[in-house]
Amino acid sequence: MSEKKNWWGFAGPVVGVRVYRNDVRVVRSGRPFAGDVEKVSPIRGMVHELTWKSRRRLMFTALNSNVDFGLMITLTYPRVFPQSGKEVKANLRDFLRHMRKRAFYGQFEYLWFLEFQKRGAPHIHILCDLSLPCDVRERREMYACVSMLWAASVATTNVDHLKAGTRTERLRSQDGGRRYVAKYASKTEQKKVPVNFQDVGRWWGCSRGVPPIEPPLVHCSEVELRHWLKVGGWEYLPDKHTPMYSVLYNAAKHLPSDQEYDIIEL
DNA sequence: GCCCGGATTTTGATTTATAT
DNA sequence: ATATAAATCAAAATCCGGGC
Repeated sequence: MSEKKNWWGFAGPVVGVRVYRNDVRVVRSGRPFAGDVEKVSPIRGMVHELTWKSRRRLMFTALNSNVDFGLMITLTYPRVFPQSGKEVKANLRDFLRHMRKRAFYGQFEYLWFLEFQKRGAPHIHILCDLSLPCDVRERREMYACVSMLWAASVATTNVDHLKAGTRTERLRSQDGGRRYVAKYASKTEQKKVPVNFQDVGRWWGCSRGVPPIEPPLVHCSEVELRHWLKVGGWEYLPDKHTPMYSVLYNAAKHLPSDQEYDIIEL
C-alpha cells in the first residue's frame, strides 16, 4: 500500500520541539533534500512588497520576544516627505541612535515597522520597552524630547512638524505591542510600495535584544507531540495526513509545563 | 556631533517531490 | 504548468561600537 507523500516526505521525522514564549518550533532530523545540486548564486530582486514570509518572521519575533513593549512611538512626516527608503532609513537610524544614547533611557530595545499612509507618506511605528514617567511634567519632557529627536533626524525646522511628527503612547497591556504587530502583519491588504517611492529596503527591524533566544530542544516523537497538543486543546492540530508545520502558532501554552519535559542541555 | 567598518539580520531566489 | 512549505544561500540592509 503506497502511502501518500507530500512536500515533507523528504524531510526527516519529528525529533523534538523548541517551546518559545508563544509559539512552538518543530524540529526534524535530516535534510529536506540532498545538497549535491550545483550551487548557483541567485541575484536578489528588489523589495516590492511586504511578503507573507516576512510577516511571519515579524510575527514570530514579536510574539516570542522576551522584551515587554510598553510604549509605541509613531513617526510621521509633514506634507513634504521623502520618496526614497534610503532617506527614511537614514532618518530612522539617526533617531534610534539618539534615543539609545540618552542616558536616562538606559537600555533601549525596540522593534520598528514601516507603513505607508494613504497619501503615500512613509510612517514608522516603533515598539519599545521604555516606560512613561508618572510625573506629568517629566512625561511632557519626554514627549518633547522624542519630538525633538525626530525633528532633528529629519533635519527640519518646520514647527508644525515638531508637533505632528511623533506620537508617543503607552500600550494598554504588556502584550499590547505584540498584538499591534500581529495586526500589522496579518492585515490582508497588500503592503505595496507607492509608485513613486524608491528603494524601500526592509519593512521591519529590531534591536539585538529583541529576537528570542533559542530554547533547548525537547525530544519527542510526532505521536507524542500530537498527543500533547490534543490533550492541551490546541485548535489547529492537523489531521494525520497533513504534516505538522515547522512553526505551531500559539501552541506554547497548550503544551505541558517545562518540568514535565526531559530537557536536554545544549 | 559624524563617519567607518565588522557583525548581524532581513530578504528574494532556488531547491526539493508530489498532487492537481 | 502550477502550487506547495521550508531549508538554504548570498546580497543588501541594518546594527552598533569605536574613532575622530
